[in-house]
Amino acid sequence: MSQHSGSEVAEKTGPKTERGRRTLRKLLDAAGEEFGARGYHETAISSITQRAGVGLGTFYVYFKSKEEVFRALVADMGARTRHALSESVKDAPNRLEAERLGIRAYLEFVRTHKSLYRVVMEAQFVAPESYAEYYRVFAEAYRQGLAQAAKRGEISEGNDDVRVWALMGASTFLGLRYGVWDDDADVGAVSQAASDLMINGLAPRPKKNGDVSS
Amino acid sequence: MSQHSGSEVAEKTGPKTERGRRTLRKLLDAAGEEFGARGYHETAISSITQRAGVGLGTFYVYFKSKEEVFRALVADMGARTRHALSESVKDAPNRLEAERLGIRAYLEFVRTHKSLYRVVMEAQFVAPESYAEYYRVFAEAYRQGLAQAAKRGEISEGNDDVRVWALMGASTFLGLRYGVWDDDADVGAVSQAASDLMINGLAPRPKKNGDVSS
DNA sequence: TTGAAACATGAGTCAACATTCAGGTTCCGA
DNA sequence: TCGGAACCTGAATGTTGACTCATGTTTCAA
Repeated sequence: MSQHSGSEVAEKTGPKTERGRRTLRKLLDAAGEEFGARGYHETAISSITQRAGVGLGTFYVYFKSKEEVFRALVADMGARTRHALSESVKDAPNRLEAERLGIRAYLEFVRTHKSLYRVVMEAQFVAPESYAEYYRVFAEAYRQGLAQAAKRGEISEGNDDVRVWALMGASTFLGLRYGVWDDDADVGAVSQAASDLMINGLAPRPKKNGDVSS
Repeated sequence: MSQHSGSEVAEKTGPKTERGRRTLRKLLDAAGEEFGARGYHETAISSITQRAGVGLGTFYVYFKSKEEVFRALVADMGARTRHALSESVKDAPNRLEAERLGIRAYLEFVRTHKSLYRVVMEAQFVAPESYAEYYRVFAEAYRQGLAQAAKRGEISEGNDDVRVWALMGASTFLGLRYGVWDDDADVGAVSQAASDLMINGLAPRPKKNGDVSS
């Protein structure tokens, strides 16, 4: 856990000393790995503290409950994902290219953060508000990106809300299929094929001279 | 639960008498609703038997464990979804139209089966093999559909595996967003917008006379 | 009519944690 | 060098709930 959002941690303010910050980070990291590997309900607090190398009681110095760490983890994952994506897209020449880059970066990100990715998905059942928030924030930014691109004529007009959710769903499933389940597949090829679908759709390509039947 | 797949039920064969079949069905229905409303871990066997109107011990006459009902439910949901979709698509004139109809039918199906839909999603964590199987079967049929359509020239060529997962992801998320979370939205409009994206992509539409920049 | 297979029951068992707490230890400014 | 703030600890507590089992009740073929 490189960045902790503070707001989700213990009572009010975070740890006061360096030692405290180190312990918090150890707990957060350990929790991420345990939850990611075994799932929320299969994970015991004691296994988290053991992995972190601290006493059981220490956990409750930093978190009010098991659910609280979980929520903190989801929030952290959201921040990290958004950061990785905006970095990868920041110098795309246009929106279509941005989609391509975004997909690819997303798949790579999932592969290198499998544990936290799983945490986010499980949040749907463990902490539904965290899950909804994760996608709400995401969708909001995405929608604005599409709207602006449409204004610039880089993409067609359309129902951006629907588009955003469809695109997020596509990426999420591809992340699950090619990032989590099968990480041998060629990310480049997958993201190429995926962005091609998102950009051009399934419809047959018209011939060079615009000659389509009818 | 209208069709139970048998294979997931208790030891070997299902109930022998009419009374037994009725009880099994009551348990399955109750389990679906409880799991759907409260989630797997929050649901107690006793709440299932209570809702079904049978004694606690009766549950174990029909299922070896809590997980077993859950798996049976996922399998049942898979069969029902496939059935609903193939029905809705069976007389589509072409593949693109089939996509449109499929999306719409899927959204409607989700709305009328929210509980079981939630069960399927939670299966990812409770019974991962069931979840994988659910989508594996789905993907297989879908992929063949696309491949044949491509051969017929109704859609463009492409990486069908990637396409299938992207399309399933899109539908799933739209189902969550407009089927489970917000069931006031106009299904027609949503499925129209979604299928437009899947068919034509985001790319700007070329002008009538094929005049595109460059 | 009857007996055995099928079905039903719910009190009791038991293991698994989440969380608490009372009592340390370490750090640091004054 | 002292006092208190910050931090650490793990045994004990209490709850929860899946699953068992010994004992009925119902069904139905012979």
